[in-house]
Amino acid sequence: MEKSQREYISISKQALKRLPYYLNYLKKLRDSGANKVSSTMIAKEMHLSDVQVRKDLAAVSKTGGRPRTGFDIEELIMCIENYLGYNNINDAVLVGAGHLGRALLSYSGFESYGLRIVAAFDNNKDVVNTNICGKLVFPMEKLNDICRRLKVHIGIITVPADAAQNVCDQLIDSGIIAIWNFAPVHLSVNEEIIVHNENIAASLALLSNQLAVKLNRIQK
Amino acid sequence: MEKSQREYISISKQALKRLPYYLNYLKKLRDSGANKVSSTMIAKEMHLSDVQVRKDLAAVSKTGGRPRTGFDIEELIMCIENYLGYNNINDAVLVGAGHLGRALLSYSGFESYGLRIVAAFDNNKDVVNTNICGKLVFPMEKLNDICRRLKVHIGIITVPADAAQNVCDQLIDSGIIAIWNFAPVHLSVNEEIIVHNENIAASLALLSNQLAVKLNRIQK
DNA sequence: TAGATTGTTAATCGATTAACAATC
DNA sequence: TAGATTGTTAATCGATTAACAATC
Repeated sequence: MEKSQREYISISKQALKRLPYYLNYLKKLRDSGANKVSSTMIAKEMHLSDVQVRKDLAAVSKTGGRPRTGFDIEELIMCIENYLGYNNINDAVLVGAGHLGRALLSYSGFESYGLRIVAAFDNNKDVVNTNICGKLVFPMEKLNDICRRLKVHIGIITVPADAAQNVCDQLIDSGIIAIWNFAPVHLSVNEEIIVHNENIAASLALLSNQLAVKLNRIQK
Repeated sequence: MEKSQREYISISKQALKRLPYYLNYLKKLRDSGANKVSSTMIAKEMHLSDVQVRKDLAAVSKTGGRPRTGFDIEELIMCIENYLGYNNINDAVLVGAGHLGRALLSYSGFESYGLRIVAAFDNNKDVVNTNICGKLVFPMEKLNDICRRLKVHIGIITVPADAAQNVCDQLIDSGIIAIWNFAPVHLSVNEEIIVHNENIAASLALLSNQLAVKLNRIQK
């Protein structure tokens, strides 16, 4: 296959999730002065198999690696950032300025991941019109108007579970096509809408289950 | 297989992640007055296949379902909560009282998921000895002493990426055996330590990749 | 050259789905 | 009884790993 066609290699969801970890490690290597890296080296650092790393990198690297020398760190960083869309920033709105919402609003790291939260919304009058880290909180009534005017595509939901579906519907009405849902509910949406669930309860489920298994084993 | 041996059916990680969503839906049904639910019904609500739901439920339900009538909602809720360990609360400490750390400290929902954050730690003098939602922030020097005295098993890491490995090592030194890591780095740990990564960058990677694919398709 | 490393094809593993018998 | 629903076994699908040729 032509090098220039590399970009069409499909990548698994699992692999996509590994990319930010690779990126982090590669940047650390670069900052320590290194130029080249092998898939074996990355694999060892992250406790993965070298073949897996090579396959993942094959999907994102334009130039590929070279036998004996490995991959160019700088090139890999650029390719991964590019692949993940960190270079072209997407605008997003956030609905629900509670604790979690505020944490996300005040998190300054998103821009480097290609996400800029341009406005927040809430229906609590005590929060509306306040300013959280430079981002204004608007009343829900303005959602549609602002989303359409700013051509925002991503909506972040940080409202309680029972309000999430309603907020979701409003976001879609306002032209949002990708939703990052932090409420612990399944959202019913039309097929063409992208929903990504960030469920702390689900993660915790895994952790506490593993812990329970471990503690049980120890007792036996 | 004997009903009483049901509890030994193994469950996939994926299934474990679905359980909290089932739970949420089941509680909603219960609150609306329902008694019984079929796997088809749950599947339709959550856009899954009915067989998958049945298989997941088979792993957690003690009594199982009954043909024609389905599953008892109350029993399922109890079994899932039990399976996920929501009933016996685990104590945890949190290290890193920045924005994200504060959000987690002030999140009141954890107790119902079986997690109680008993103390927070930070090395920033401006935060040390302050009180966040009833939880005291201690200096890092006290980590070992407090973890050992309270017999805490879970550590939550919400420090910047470059400090995470160091904090992780300190936690393990203090007797922690399960780590919930919110820093976007791979942590190197001994085999017997459980690490669960919560990487916002990784999630965002998936979302923005899907969005990019979608926007590209639309343009074509 | 020798050997470390890449990239690819085939084999394996795990999770989901299809098919169907059992049951109320 | 008829048919909706469960639970299980076999088939499929997707992701990881093993094996190995190609290359610098």
